[in-house]
Amino acid sequence: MSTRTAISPNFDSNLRSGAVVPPSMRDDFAVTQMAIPDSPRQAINPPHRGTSLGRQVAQHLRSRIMQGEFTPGARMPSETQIAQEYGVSRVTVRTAVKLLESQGLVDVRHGSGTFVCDLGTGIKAGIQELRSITETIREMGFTPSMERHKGEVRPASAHEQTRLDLDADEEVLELQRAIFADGDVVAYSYDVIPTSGLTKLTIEQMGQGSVFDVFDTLGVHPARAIAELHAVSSQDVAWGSQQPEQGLFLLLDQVHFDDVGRPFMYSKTYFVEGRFQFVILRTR
Amino acid sequence: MSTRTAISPNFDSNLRSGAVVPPSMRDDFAVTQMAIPDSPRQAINPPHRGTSLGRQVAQHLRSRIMQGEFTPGARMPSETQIAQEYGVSRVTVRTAVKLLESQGLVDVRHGSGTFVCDLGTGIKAGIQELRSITETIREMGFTPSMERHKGEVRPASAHEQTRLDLDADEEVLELQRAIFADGDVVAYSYDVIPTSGLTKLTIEQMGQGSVFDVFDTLGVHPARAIAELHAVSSQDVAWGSQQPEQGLFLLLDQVHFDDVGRPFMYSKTYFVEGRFQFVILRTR
DNA sequence: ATGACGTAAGTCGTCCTACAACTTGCTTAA
DNA sequence: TTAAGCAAGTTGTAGGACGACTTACGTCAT
Repeated sequence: MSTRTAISPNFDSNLRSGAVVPPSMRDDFAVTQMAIPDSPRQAINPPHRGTSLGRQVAQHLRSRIMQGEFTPGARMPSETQIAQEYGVSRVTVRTAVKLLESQGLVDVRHGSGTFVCDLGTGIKAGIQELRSITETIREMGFTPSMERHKGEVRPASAHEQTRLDLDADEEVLELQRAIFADGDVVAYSYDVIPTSGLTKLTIEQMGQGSVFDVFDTLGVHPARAIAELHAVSSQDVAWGSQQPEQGLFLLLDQVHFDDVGRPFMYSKTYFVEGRFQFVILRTR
Repeated sequence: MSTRTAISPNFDSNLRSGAVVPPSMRDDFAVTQMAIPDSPRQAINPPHRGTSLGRQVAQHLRSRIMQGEFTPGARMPSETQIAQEYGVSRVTVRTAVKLLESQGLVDVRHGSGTFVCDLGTGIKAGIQELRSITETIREMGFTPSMERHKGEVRPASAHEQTRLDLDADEEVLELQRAIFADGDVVAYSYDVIPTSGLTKLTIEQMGQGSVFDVFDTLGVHPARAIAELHAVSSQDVAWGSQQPEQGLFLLLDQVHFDDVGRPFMYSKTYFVEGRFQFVILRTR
């Protein structure tokens, strides 16, 4: 009935930044300024922040690491080589590599080289990277699904007002959903979204698929989230037939911010203990 | 009896990187190459990794932010200004700023400037930053203390062998300690340390104060830790008079690596739910 | 007076070149 | 055999330049 293997880390948001970089993946390719033509600027949906060359190179190097081209412990090509390979300056490669370093993927050693970190098998990325839960589930080789339990518009509570920086009389949409991986419940999600800026249609769309897809069409791009962690033991958070007996959850209590620093969602996600492998990379 | 306020995030290790940077804190000072004289290279205790100019500037900027010189939302001086101010190149300032960005402290906007992130009051740093628990407690204005419950040398379990990359017959030192803030228990800690490379003296020293201080004298400098999070409900982890009734903990199950990528400690830290504010910054 | 538009200044992103600091392996000399 | 030292390769920092983006301000037509 239930998959024993705990599925792994990171989630929450769908920022597929357009995949500007990888045309052919490996085998001489070049990223140039040209690779980012000044795309038609839609007024509503402007290009994301974070699509700089450096980030693109970082993302591509990252995928190469993930796919095993660079194995843990191995030394990566020198910055100069990478620069040539991608057709960018060493400065750009530097920012990319430093970004990967800050994410704990590589280890940069002065005078020696850049090495792929060996973080044990299966551990590829941490919770601190902003990615969608469902996407993470899919990445782990499971099939994600979702069940909407409730969705209603109501006044915001005092706590939500402060967290979301709302006025006194503003209303919010509350979604209650269960998240599945291969048919097994892995989390129960309570999302709270201010209705200002939402149409009746978008409200309806939320809760069907990924809320982040809807936000994307609205030009809201998640950039940061601040999350609080708690251990919770309760019989009141779960519902449905698969309600876990123990009632033990890892609560991720988080506020999401977009790329101009505005909070746009407040969510409490209760992960069923043992079903989801939470990983945090801690670096200095 | 017990302090109601939850104390906050991040911990684990004592890397006071020599405090090379701040001679006078503010008021025209300069970091130059000279600021890092080629110090007497002790064979046993070489200079840490991570003392590059960029990191120093980052650390100093960080402290300036912490101390409120740059308030949340405010724009920081331009990279050029900071470069002049510190007497370093813009390249160096750039690496510093990007580092702070990756830590979620600032937001760098192309063409606009660098802004201090507003992460709500009291939230200063996240769990993903490698710092000592006791240091974090002290930083929050509490007085940390520690109580050693047990300390014994025993063979490593199979699980520990794989986690710590040990040979079959190696022994480990297991420490059981309770960590207090202002006299209240906030966590129970189970640390496992391979005895290879430890003397009888150092084994004795461990468990008195900070284990990281001992590691420091041994030339072992923590650089990275990979942590797994779990919610735990059990009556078997706590001891002593302050044993919490509920038995609800947030377990941080982590392996520590030094700056050459070798695991040197495996620790399970059970945080009493509600006493310690766990914060995770999630960025893209 | 008002709004749209264009301009200019300021800031971050990228490039180039050069050199310093550090690691590593190999050579050389004692 | 051992230790010292050299040489090549790699990351760290410097300085100057320009491109891309944002913002504010002033101009101009309405």
